Amino acid sequence: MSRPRAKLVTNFPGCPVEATLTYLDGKWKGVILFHLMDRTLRFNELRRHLPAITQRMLTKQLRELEDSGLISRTVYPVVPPRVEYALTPLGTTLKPVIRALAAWGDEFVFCSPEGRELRIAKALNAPAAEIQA
Amino acid sequence: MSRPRAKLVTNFPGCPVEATLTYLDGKWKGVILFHLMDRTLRFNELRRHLPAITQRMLTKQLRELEDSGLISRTVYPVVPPRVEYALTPLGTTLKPVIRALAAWGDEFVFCSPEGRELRIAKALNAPAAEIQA
DNA sequence: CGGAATCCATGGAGATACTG
DNA sequence: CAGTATCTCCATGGATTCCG
Repeated sequence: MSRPRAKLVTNFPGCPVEATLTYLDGKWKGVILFHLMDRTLRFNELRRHLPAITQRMLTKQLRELEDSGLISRTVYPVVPPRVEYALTPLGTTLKPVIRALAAWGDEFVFCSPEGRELRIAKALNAPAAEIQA
Repeated sequence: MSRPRAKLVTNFPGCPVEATLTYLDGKWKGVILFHLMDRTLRFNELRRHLPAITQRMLTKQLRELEDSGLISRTVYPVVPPRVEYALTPLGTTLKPVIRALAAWGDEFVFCSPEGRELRIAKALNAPAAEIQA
């Protein structure tokens, strides 16, 4: 009797871009996968990487990623409990995608120092000609 | 008196992956950008590419992409109206990201023929060893 | 043709409390 | 430590109508 498997539904059958984004749905999953690219992480380690997420949401996102087959969940029968999350082989195939996302954010987006507002990097508000090249 | 500019807010300051995903927020924007990669498209041309989207949502997503500086909106003062959407120079910098998303979806996801349910391609449900390589 | 305006239902997500 | 279980609320997005 396992948990019912979540169904992922697309609005645009046949669109590979949307298919991928459906698996990264929400804004949390991408970040979770990003941190799992480096190494296996425990539940509370992930929480520390995602300061704003609630326990409930983290659990939910992890379950969905697990259902999708992108991450694995390993429970060690010890006290206190120890649960580790890691990329599955399928999950590792996403690395180039995650890296592409990270690279673009790194290059073009910055965050107002004190706040959380995102802005396009100054360099790209320059006249089009400079960028077109 | 221009429309107020939408503020993009992040939950994880300093995370480039989430920054990028914030700009692709929702599942529609990625698809819109994907289609604009090839060529400029008019409003109703985009609708035809996105059969499931409502007029209201398409307008909203296009406005947000415009606010982000990723696409441009050109109104031709003719009757009947003609409005064209295209990638800006900044938008074109997203092409590698969109291509990475499309490539992964192409390789690993398929859609049940009649429905809209997404599944991982059979090949990847195979034993890990086969994929790890 | 390409929207804007309005109304409304749904569920995504926060806060809080409890547990093996 | 790593989760459930409720309750609640508000934003997201659908349907419909009207407009330059």
